[in-house]
Amino acid sequence: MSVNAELAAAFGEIAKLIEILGQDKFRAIAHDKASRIIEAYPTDLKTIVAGSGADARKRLTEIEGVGPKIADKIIEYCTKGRVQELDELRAEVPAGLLPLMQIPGLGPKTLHALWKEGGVKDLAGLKKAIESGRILELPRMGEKSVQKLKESIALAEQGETRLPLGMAMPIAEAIVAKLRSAKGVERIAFAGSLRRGKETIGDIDILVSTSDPDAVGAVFRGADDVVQVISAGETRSSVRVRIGGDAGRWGALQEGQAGPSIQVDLKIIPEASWGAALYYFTGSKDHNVAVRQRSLDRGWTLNEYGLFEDDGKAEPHKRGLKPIASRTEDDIFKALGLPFIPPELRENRGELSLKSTPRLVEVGDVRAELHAHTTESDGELIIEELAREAKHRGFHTIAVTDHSKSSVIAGGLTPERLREHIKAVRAADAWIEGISILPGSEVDILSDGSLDYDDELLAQLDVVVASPHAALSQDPATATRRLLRAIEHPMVHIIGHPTGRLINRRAGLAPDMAELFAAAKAHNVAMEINAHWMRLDLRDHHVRAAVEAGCLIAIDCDVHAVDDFDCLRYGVMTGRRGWLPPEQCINTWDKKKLHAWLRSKR
DNA sequence: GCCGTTTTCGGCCCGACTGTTTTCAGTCG
Repeated sequence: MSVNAELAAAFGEIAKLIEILGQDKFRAIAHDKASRIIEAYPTDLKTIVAGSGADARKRLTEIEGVGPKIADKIIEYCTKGRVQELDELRAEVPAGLLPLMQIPGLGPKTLHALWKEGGVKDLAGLKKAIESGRILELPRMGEKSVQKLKESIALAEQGETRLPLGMAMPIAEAIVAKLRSAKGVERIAFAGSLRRGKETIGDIDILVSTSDPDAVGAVFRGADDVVQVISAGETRSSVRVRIGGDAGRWGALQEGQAGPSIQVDLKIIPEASWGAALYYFTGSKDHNVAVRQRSLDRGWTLNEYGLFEDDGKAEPHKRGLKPIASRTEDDIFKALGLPFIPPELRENRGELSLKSTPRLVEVGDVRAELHAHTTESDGELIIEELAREAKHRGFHTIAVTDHSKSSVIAGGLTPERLREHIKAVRAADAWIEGISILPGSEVDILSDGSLDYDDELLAQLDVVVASPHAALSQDPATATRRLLRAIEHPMVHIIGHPTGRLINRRAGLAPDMAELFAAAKAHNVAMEINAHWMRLDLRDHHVRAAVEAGCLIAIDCDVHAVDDFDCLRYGVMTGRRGWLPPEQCINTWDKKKLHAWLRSKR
């Protein structure tokens, strides 16, 4: 884990412990906010602390959400490897209490009461209190609450994690398609983190405007794959929907992973408030808080029904007030003096300072796939099928990059087999028209940073994607040296899935990204966003740092089967979340420019 | 604990739903 991730975890835990203890909730919010900002902060905080000496505190407080106290704790962690305050809080709160925060419906207030008044210290204690009925003696705890709590515990015990984007998206699209045909439905869309393209999704938000709320609610709650109705109100319903366990070539989901169901929320929206609701429910939370503050500064208040004059009283929409803007997101942005901000940017990471809508990479910009496998290693398609599919998708170039010899399990090619394969690819390129088929390889970056083929063989390949596949638990310093060596290799075009992480499965390497991006720029190497939804590697905040460092980005689907081409949109969303403009993404270049760039390495 | 073109103190987004209550606290997003 990187220092930033460790610090983010520490501040997140401090926030939770403060909440459980019932101390100042704004202090908890401040730590929670700092946690989220540090998690996504592009520069290694340890570098800042080590590099700025006595100025460290000043440098750190320049980070939004980091004040003097948090800065001191960052310095303490970077120099001493611990945060004393966290140790003290841990000593106060029983260790088994913290995980109970994950149980839906169990918040800090209830947990505090369970602990202090009910003597509950962990999950076993909680179950005992429920069985004995003692729990009913606590304030605001009745039969129904206990029943819900029992169901929530059962869910939590299945090991709930956030669902990968590529699993949530098809579920959301299926629900949208189903509800679209319900009686009275006028508009329907999904919002939330799914619309923002986050790599994992906590729950799916569906928005509907309709002349018949009861009908759409009934269809929604009555669907075959609904396993639980959590709530059913006039304007909101929540259910849990069963999910499939197919995780592509990484096999079925393991027991206790990703859980068997995901929460889906349906919101019924008045047609006149469509834009305000879509904006509100798209989030993120941090973006919404910031934009609301901006509204208040201008004497307005923003809620899911629209932008209103702020008369100091709550719920303006219920008092017949006419909104300043509400019909479209555009109307609201205009009223607030903002350009349209693409959903992927709405994370309160500088997007509110934009003067115009940035041109970010789009799926339609991508004209080349530079990372694809055939049956020669672990792919399902032969060269011709791969080429025809790429052509069908409107690409001008497809690179055939089968695995190298060390990836034994993936059927990696020996030098002899690779030489034959190159001939086969060149032959296919000669007779298949309308697309360039380039011989390449996804070459293993071995644990010491050397490549899996010698230079003489690499020189015969038009495209070299160098990727780490093994030794993915190296320490950050070793991983940095390893990847730097590959970047510096004169034959390498692209660093494939640079960290090797698998979402919800494997953390992967934690190299110093800033160092890698600087080297990639200097050596004219593109860093890959591997678009497969189990990878999305580089991840969004890496891309942001890479874009700012001025280094080239490749978005590749790492194609093993026809359907993998469909992952492109997830890679593009990740690129957009990293503020990636099309010209910095080599897959958007026209054939002449791309091929000239590839040849410049030969 | 953070933050500041009306503030260095006094704020900190806003509403729906539920279950427990006789008016609202807790949780969630």
